[in-house]
Amino acid sequence: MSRPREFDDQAVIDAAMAVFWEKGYEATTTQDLCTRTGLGRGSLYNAFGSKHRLYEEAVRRYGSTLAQAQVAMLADPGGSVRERLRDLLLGMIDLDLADPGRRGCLALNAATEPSGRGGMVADLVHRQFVDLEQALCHLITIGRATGELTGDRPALQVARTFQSTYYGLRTLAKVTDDRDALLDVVEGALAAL
Amino acid sequence: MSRPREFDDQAVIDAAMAVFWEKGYEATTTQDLCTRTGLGRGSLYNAFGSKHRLYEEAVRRYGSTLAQAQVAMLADPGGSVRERLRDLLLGMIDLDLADPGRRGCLALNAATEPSGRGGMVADLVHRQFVDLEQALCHLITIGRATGELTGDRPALQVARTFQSTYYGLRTLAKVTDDRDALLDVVEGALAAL
DNA sequence: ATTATTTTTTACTGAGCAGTACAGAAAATG
DNA sequence: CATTTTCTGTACTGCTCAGTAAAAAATAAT
Repeated sequence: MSRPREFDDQAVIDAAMAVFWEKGYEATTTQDLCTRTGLGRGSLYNAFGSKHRLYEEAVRRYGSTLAQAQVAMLADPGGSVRERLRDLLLGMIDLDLADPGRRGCLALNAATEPSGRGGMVADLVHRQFVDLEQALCHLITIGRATGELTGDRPALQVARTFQSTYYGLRTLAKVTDDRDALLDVVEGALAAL
Repeated sequence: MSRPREFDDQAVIDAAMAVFWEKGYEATTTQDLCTRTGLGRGSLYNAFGSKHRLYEEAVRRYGSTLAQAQVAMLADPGGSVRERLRDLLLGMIDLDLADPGRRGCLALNAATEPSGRGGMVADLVHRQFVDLEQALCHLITIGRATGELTGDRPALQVARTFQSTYYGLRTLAKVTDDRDALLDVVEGALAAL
């Protein structure tokens, strides 16, 4: 007895995610969201309730698509552990430097913006951080099992350090064009394994 | 032939810096700035021209006070190089976890917020990043000269990696309370020297 | 077809925004 | 003490904001 939606919720969230990624939460207006999703104000509010709830959905979706793809790429046994980690970092440098908007990583942006401090957004971001940490830790454990990696420090500690370096790399890429400086970080991160 | 200001520019910028640090650029209103600086709108605009120009001043001031103090602390020959670097990281963990507002580092916030992508703010932040990089590089060079550090990788590369890890650490501290996880990053960063 | 239910569209709301205009107050110069 | 110049406070501008109200349209079940 109900009328079906004319739009695909997921596609709308994707569009909203793109806007929040470009402009951040505060600078994004509900008009931006209507324009980019193609929905009227009524439909948007009927479906998602508020700008902030839609933001939460966007952050969640980022985690279940792009962030998850990254984790999956790490898990894919396509090469040596070192190669996989290097590819991760080099790929992000290419992506970040090629993006004129310097959007960076939405999860990092969300963690840093005041709107993401505390509350649901912080939880969602934290979960994505833990996911990456675990994927890295697992990968390092694999590398040690095969004998490729030889360090004797706790694998989790190494993973966390690598993760931290990676996040710093993406932050640096926001304000510099110096590819060599970023490549130094890659070399350093790999040397620490 | 002119009437002198009733306020101290520097104190006003300090107050503005505090607001921007808490709320970020977008979420800060001109009313917030008037309230916290104690100035009327007229005085504020007469002295600084616009919200964004005042933001630039705030970021600049952050660099010349807090960030500079950090660099100075690194340069102060108060202990071994490792100790100084460890103190830097541990001090930041304490600071970040003790702050209920989780403001983190204003320069990192400014680099991440869309308002800081490109333009004067990005330049100011970039300069602060380079200052820290140089200070770290110098410190590592010192450590090697005294024989305390033994690595053979380029000092600048090691410095950049450490810096990146440090920035990642501060980002992680925005969304986690897990001190042990952050301490793992410290250990990993020091082990990479 | 009629009815019930939901979505969509449109227009609207009150509040808050960044920035401005201007009158009056306060100092420095002569 | 008068003049000039700058600063300060207040009131105001036009605009945009997030969110809402309600009518119109579309579907599904009866």
